[in-house]
Amino acid sequence: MTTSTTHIPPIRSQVRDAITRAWERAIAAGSLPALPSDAEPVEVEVARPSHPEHGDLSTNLAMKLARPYRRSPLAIAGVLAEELALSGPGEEGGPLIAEAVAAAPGFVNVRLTDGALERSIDAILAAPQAWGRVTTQRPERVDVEFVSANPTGPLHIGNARGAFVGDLLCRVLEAGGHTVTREYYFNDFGGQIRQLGSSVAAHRAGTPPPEDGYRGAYVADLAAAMPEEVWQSASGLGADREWIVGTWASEEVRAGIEASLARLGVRFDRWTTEGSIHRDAWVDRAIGRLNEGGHLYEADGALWFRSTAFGDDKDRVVRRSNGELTYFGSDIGYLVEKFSRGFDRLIYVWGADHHGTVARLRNAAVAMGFDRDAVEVMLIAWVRFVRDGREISMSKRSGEFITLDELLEEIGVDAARWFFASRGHTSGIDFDIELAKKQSSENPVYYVQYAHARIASIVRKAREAGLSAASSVAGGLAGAPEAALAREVVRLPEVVEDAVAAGETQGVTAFATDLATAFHAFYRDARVVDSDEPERSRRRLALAEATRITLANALGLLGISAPDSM
RNA sequence: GUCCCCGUAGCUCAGUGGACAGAGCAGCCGCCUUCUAAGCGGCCGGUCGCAGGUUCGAAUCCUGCCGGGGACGCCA
Repeated sequence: MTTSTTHIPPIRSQVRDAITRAWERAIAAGSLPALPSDAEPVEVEVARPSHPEHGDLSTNLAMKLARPYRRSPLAIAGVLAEELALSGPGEEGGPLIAEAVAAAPGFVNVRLTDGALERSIDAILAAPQAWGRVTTQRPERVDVEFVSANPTGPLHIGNARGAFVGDLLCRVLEAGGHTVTREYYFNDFGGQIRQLGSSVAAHRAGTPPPEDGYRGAYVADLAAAMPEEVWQSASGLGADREWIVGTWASEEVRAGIEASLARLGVRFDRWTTEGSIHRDAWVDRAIGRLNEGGHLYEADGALWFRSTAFGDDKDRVVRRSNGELTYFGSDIGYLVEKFSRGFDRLIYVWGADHHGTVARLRNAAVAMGFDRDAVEVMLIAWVRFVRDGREISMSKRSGEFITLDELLEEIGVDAARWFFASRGHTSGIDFDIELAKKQSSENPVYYVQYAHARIASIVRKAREAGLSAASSVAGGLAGAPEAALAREVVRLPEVVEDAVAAGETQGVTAFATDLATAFHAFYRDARVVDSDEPERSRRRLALAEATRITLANALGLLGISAPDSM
C-alpha cells in the first residue's frame, strides 16, 4: 500500500501561529509593549467558540495580557485583531484568516477563509491514511500494561473496562506519534494456580471441590477437556497433582483469555509472567539497586523498602519472612525489566482499588534512579454491573459471573467500545445489562456508522450515474451546506491532539457525533448526485468522500468498524 | 481516623479557567413519490450537591461540609 506520510497541520495550530506572529508584529511596531521580563510567560491559547456567531476560532490572549500590560483587554484585542487582519498568506500558502474581530470582554474572534478549508479538504483526499495522525515534537516509546488478570478463569465483564480503556489509550498514543507496546502481566507460579489445579482435579476425579476453590462452569469444562496423558502424569505416584493440573489449566485459560481479547479487538505485543521476572533475576537486580542506595532494611525476618523516605505513610515489605516475594517485590523487578527494554514511559492501567499501591511503586522507581514522572498509573473506576436492579457478583470463586464473551453476545463490540470510549475513566459507572441491551439498538455509535454507510451508498449511486469525485474542492465551499460541513470535517487533527494530551477519547466520540450530525444536515440540504450539475456534483462528492474518510479515521482510532452499508 | 475518585437535565454521561452549560436516551408535536427515515426539524427539561474563598471571569481552581464508591496486609 502506498500511503503518503504527509501530516496536515491542524488549522488550530496554523491560527495559533498567525496570532503569535501578529502579537510579535504589534510589539515590533510599538502598538503593544513588550512583555516585562519579570512577567510570567503568556501562552497563546486558541479554542473553538461555543457559539458559531463568534467565528471559527478565538483566542483569549488579550484578556491574559490585560494584567501585565495594565491595559483594557478589549483595547488589546482591538490591536491584535487589526494586526491579524493584515496577516499575509499562512504558511500553507494562501490566506488563512478571512476576518478577525475584537469582542467583549476581550476575545479575538477569527473566521477562516474558504481557501484554508479547501486546502485541508484537498489534503485529506490526497493522503487519507495520514489524516488524523498528528506529529509530536517528542515521540516516545511507551509501555502500556493492562488487563493483567491472572489466568484462573475467563475474563468477566469486570475486566472489560480496563481492556477497552487500555487499548483506547494505546490507539490514541499511536495516533499521536508515539510507539506503544501493549503488555499483559500475569502470575504463573502462585497459590492461585494450585487452587485452580485442585479445583479442576477434584472435578476430574469426581470428588467434592475444595473449600475456597473455583466453582464456575469453566472448571467442569477444563476437567473434561484435560487430555488423558496430563491426568495420568498428574495422578502418578508422588506426582504434584495440583501443580501439574494447575499449570495445564492456567495455560488453557490464558489462551482463552487471549481469544476473548481478540474478539474485543485487543491484541497484546507481549505476555510477561511473574515467574520469568523472578527466574531472570530482575528482582535480584532491583533489590541490588535499592540496597546500593540504602533504601532497604531487615526487620522481623522480612526485607523492607523504606518507602516513607519518599513520602509514603508506611514502609513496604519486599520479601516476606518465609522467603517469598510480595507482589510489590515482583513489581520492582518488573519495573527494572521494563526500563531495560528502553521505554521512555511506563503506563499501568489498574483498577481504582490499587490506588494505595501507586505511591510505593513510584517511590521505588525514584529510589532506583528512574524518573518519577516516567511511571504513570491510570486508575480505572469500577463498573457496577446490575441486572434487574440487583448487583452481579464478579467473584470467580462463587461461580456467579458474566464473562466478557457473554457481554459481547448481548451488546456487540462496537457498542461496548463506544460505551467506554465516550466516558471518562475516573467515575464509577452503573452498567445495567438489560438497559444496555435495550439501548444498544439506539446507541449513538450506530448514528455515526449510519452516516458513514450513507456516504458509501451515495458514492455507489454516483458511480452508477457515471460521476466521480473531483480531486479538489477548490471553489466548491461557497455554498452554505458545503461550508458548514467542511468546517466540521477539518477539526479531526485538533481533536486527536487533545485526545493524545488527555489520554482520553471522549472528545473523539463527541466529534464523531457532531460530524455525523453535520453530514446528515448536508444530506438534507444538498443533493450530491445530480447529473444536471456534474461539476458541482463532483465537488460535493469530493467533500462527501473527505467526510467519509474523517468518520472512518475517527472510528478507526476507537477500534470501531465503519460499515459501507447498514 | 487517613488517603483517592465521583456528585451537571427524568435517566446515562460530556464539558475541568472564558462568551447565553451540551449530547444521547426518555416525553410531546411535525416530516418518507426525490442520493439509506438506524434520518431530519421543533418543543419540554438545569439553585452544575451545599457554603465560603481566589479571579476581570468559576460547573471547572482552593477550603470546609453533605452524599455515594473505593483503599488503607509479611493478600493478589
